[in-house]
Amino acid sequence: MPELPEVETIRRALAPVLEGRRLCRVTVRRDALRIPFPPAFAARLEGRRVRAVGRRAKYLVIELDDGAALITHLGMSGRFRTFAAAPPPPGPHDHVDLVCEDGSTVRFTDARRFGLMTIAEGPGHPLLAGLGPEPLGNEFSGPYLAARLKGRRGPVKPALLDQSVVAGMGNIYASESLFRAAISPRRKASTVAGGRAERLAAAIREVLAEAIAAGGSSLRDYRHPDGEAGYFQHHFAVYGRPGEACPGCDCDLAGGGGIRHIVQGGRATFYCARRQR
DNA sequence: AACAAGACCTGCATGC
DNA sequence: TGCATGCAGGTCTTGT
Repeated sequence: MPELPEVETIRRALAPVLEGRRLCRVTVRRDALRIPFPPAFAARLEGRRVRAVGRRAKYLVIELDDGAALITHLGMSGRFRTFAAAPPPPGPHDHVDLVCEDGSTVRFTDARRFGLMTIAEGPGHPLLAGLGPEPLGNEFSGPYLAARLKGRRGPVKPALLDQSVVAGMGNIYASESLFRAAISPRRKASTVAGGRAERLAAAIREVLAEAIAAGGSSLRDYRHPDGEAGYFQHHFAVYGRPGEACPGCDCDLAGGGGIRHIVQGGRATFYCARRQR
């Protein structure tokens, strides 16, 4: 489900609920999600105060007052919801409740269980170790991107999904960013250099920033923790729009153009073959 | 090193 | 209606 903009939106919603609050009760209803919960997971958290709610790539990093951190990933279908008072009875996919001292609850739900929750005892954790720079941070640039794509023999779009190249990039925003940069997803990654790499880096920044401003994209599961939907899906240029006219050049399928759907690395890619080269 | 394919799970849409 | 199939916002492991 969630790519960087969705996770960032969730982070912003959870911060005011959790920051400065003490976790007085943690309920875990599963042995494992994608990975097992660490031993004494709930006891390790109970009594701790939340210092800050951060994000790294698609991970939420909930920093605790003793220097440890609760690390969570939403996988494909993970969701957080907040309740000001007692939450409703848990459903089959409601795996974790974090209850704060003021009675508010943060509930983690994940039907597919591709998400995870674990604890980092200090700064640095293996899950976060291999991540590339944040695309909205200062390290990310055209030259950086060109350097990382150099030596890649495959197409550029699957390369963008490599979290060591662009931390937080996901399947939707990879297609959308390439459309904005007018670069074909099939172009060999190593040929994205110079001005092309500059264009792509700028497009990635723009698309992600706009998606965050829109509160992310709500397709299936994704909702803000308060239940509201994001609305960036209405601004998709190509994702999920096969057969439609390309919004960039207004070409259509009858004229040999329009938005195409292909599969790369087992994942759907959408693009306009006329505009994107 | 880089890449493809399979694995992990459930829910939903589609087609027969 | 029931059932099979395929697909979904992600990542990790295995094998080439």
